[in-house]
Amino acid sequence: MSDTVLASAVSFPAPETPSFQPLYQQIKGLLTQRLESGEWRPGEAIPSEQDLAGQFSVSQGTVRKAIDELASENIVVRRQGKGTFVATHTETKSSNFRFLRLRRNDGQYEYPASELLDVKRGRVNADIARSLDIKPGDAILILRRLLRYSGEPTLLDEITLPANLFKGLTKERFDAHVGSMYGFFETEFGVRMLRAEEQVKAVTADPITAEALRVGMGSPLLCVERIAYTYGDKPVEFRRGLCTTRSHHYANTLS
Amino acid sequence: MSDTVLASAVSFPAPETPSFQPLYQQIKGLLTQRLESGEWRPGEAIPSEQDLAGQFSVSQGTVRKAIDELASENIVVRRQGKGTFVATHTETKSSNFRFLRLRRNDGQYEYPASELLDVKRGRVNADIARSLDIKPGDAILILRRLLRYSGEPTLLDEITLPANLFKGLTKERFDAHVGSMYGFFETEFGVRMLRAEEQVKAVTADPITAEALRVGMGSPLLCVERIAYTYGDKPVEFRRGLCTTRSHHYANTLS
DNA sequence: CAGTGGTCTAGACCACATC
DNA sequence: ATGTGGTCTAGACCACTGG
Repeated sequence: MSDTVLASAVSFPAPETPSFQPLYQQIKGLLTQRLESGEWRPGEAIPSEQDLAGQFSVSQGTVRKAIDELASENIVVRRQGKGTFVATHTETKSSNFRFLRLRRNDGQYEYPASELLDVKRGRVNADIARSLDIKPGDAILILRRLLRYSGEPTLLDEITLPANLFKGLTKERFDAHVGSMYGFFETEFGVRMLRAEEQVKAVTADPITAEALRVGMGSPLLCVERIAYTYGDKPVEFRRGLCTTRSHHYANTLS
Repeated sequence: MSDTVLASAVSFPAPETPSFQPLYQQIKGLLTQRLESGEWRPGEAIPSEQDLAGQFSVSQGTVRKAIDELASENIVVRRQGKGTFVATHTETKSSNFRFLRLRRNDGQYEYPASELLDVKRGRVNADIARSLDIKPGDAILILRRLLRYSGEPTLLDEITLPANLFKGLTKERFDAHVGSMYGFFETEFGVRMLRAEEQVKAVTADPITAEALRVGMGSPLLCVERIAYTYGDKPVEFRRGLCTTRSHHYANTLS
């Protein structure tokens, strides 16, 4: 097969290379660029391994190893016999619990009902600006949202988004969507959440939160702060949630 | 190379196999058995990929894929140019933080000082028996331990162990060891912790805990319950920790 | 049936560690 | 120089999906 334009971007490992980077890592980088550019939309199939091997003028095994890593990072999903697909938050699979660590105390999974309380526009303060890697005073959106499990208000969170990435987000538009919030961000604004860091603390309920969650004032709550990242480890969401552990807990696996 | 006894345990994929299991999975199973049996001790090297390929009469690539999975599960560690080694909790690497999710609020890692308060013998209650998959009333050991960060008492936990796996564990012997607790379990009792599940809740400090952690009575604390597993997903530790989030937090990555 | 990902092989060569 | 894990290739064949 003849060389393609894209193949020229690949350099074979040269001994004189100061810091060696394997071919499959370079392929992975090129694929990531094309994914990020939106060349293939979430849910769509990317070209077959054979096809990509031809495009990049490498063997199938090398493309395979590149895709393996993308799959292990949940950026892409492999389906035997069908193809490799751009991962999406829209699938109503249990994989939705990847970003929702709340479980019932009996260990069962349970879908909460989500109620968006309000959407406000504002300017970001210094702390959150640092978390989002933007300038203090930049325009932001603040969503407040309540999660109920079996009708019981359980989690109250405040979600801060950089306004420039979510132009046109309104309460009406949010309420019109179905499925997860990250699915909404993905299909409506092209922002894909790939990874997040959370910090969990114990706090006491302030009066307003106590009322919203129907707990006594001063009750202990989990305070979960999250920074979510998209391609290139760019932070695009800051979130602070306050959560009763009356009948649920924060679950985590150490491995 | 001639066939070995072990090679006979490997069956090539047969079409009539009801549920297909790839060769490398079978190899992985055999390696896991040999690891579990103690054929190679923690920290030791296992045979080279070429060697194992010969033993099992398969190609190096197939052994490689088996070892890849063991490495991704932290059961084994690869070191280019040196070999593949049985993973250990004894290494004073930062990888010790794999099972310790407490971070300073500024994000920095910090080694706490650990003080074992006491070791008691007792009988297990129904709840913890279920967690440890043993019978209620079975003999157990209970360790109580305090972690201090920069001198500040921060985490108080109570660790329940099945007595039959930790024969001869005493406070004196524990105090004599250096390094992490899981390293101690591994080298002294041959119990390797491979994986753990944690449940985090918010609670209020009882009087005794409040005094130990130097917080006001009724202060909010994190309650972290852990079940740790060894080979074959066998639970071998139950732990309940109470933790101030005065200057630290529970850190987690969602990916 | 054809097309896709998944497995397996055999062999070459590279990067790294040690002697 | 030797031995280890790491990369890459080319090709064969298997398992799964869908027309």
